[in-house]
Amino acid sequence: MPSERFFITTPIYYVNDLPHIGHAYTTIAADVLARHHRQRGERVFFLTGTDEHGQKVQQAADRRGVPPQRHVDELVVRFRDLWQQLDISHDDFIRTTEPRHRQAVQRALQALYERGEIYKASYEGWYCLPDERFWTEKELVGGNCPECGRPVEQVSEENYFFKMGKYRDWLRAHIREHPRFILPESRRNEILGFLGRPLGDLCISRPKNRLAWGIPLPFDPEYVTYVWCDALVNYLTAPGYPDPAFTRWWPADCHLVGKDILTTHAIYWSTMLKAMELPLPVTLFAHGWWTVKGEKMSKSRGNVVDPWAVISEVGVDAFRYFLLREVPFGLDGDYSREALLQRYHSDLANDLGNLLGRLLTMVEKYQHGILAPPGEPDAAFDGPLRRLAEGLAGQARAALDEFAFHRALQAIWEVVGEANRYVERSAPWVLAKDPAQRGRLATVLFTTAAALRLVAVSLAPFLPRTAEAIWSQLGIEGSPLTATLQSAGRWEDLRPGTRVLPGRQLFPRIVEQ
RNA sequence: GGCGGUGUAGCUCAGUCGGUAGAGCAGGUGAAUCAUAAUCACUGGGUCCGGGGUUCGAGUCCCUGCACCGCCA
Repeated sequence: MPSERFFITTPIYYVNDLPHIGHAYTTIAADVLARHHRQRGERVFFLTGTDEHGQKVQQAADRRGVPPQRHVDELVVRFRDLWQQLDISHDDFIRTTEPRHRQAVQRALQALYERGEIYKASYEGWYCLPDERFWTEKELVGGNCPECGRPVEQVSEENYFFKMGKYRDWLRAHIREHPRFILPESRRNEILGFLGRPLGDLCISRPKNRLAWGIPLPFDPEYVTYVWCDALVNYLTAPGYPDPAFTRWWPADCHLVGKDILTTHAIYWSTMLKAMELPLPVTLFAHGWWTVKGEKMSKSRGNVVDPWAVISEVGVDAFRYFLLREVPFGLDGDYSREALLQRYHSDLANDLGNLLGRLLTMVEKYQHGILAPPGEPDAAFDGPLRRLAEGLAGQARAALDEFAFHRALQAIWEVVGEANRYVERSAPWVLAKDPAQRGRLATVLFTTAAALRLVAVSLAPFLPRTAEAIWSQLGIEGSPLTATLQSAGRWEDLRPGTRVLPGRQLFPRIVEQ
């Protein structure tokens, strides 16, 4: 029985960060899956948002001399704007400073407290202020923070702890019994390896006098909630927790995360849910990172890719295409303008754009712009393209069920390639010279258009604007963005007699000045 | 240091149960002219990282060395 609903999330992004290619990557991937599942006719809930508490936000606000809330209110706009620019179709955008979230976090913590899952203890360790975390003596590198290299200070304080450690064996068993719980498999093995050693409890509080910008613990107002406990709960808040109706969506079908925060999700989040007696998400997928010309992206290198700049040069769809086509999801990828332009020209402009262009021109020239009814198809000649196009949706679906975005796109381009070969073999420009071949010409052009229509359907979750342009230029009514596979996924759904409307050419070549 | 992974054509990578290697892109030649000089056809003799072993036969299994990567310490 296929699931009738699909709940997918991105992480909530730290609002203090400038949105970059990494944020865009996760969010675009989630968007494609959300759109794809809508196409299947499922009820979809696609959630993204921002993480707005913590020391860095407080410090940044202090430096600017503005209240933290005002600070984050201003910063969140950048994310909202980028998602709009990237045609992200999220159903909800959650901010951890919203009242609904504060309420959810407090209810969750209260529930854990009442169950005896939280205790208070004295904690002593070396604290790194910028990273907001404790280190043990052994972990320090030259007396400094092993993560950022900055000096640490010794701190001793009372804090609240979640009894995470006792869930270790249960969690290992859960991961072993659910092969799709953590993907890709290599990451699953890493987590199992991590769980091979003892698991400690989790400090879930920070004294208010040290960090005020957070959600107060419901059972002790002198403390605020540790940022991770705060952030992870967003996945419950958005569907409505603590209102029991949140189970309309929970458990999530998929949490997409970067590989850097997999452990947090796989271990902190899973054990928290278990302690609350809530079901676990179906899949945690950890994707890879983007380097830039082989180097890690960083502010100091000055090589951070600005998504807005990329969009303004090549357009939204080309950016979305590149990110998901260039690298298998889960592996690291390398970004460069050269690689982007290569994909842009060879795949988008030459293969796809040109295919639509040549078809439209031929319909204009040979059929006065009105797609004529096809003649009797020649099974041997016209059949292969049709069969390939009709199998496309299934191929794409199978690939996306495995988060193999690149394979789904490959399958789409196999149809595009076959269509180009088909046109070449059919040579409509020759048929057009012979009045006796009108029927045959009509069949060829119709067959090509029908294949292209189905290409647009499967392409819609990836490149919404392009899919829509293909449909409208072919003169097809409706939109591939709102159509379902059931309503528009058949070959016969293309009606002859449509007036083609050549518009702006898809993916014009980018010529260097 | 421990555990795991990777190393295949110029580049990026596929190679299922072992039978003497494939795709895309780039490059070369040609055809065609509907098209965004786009498309299509033809063109790939690469120690499948090195060394040993098992086998009638290994990129594909085992051991070992090297290089790179990930997680942990």
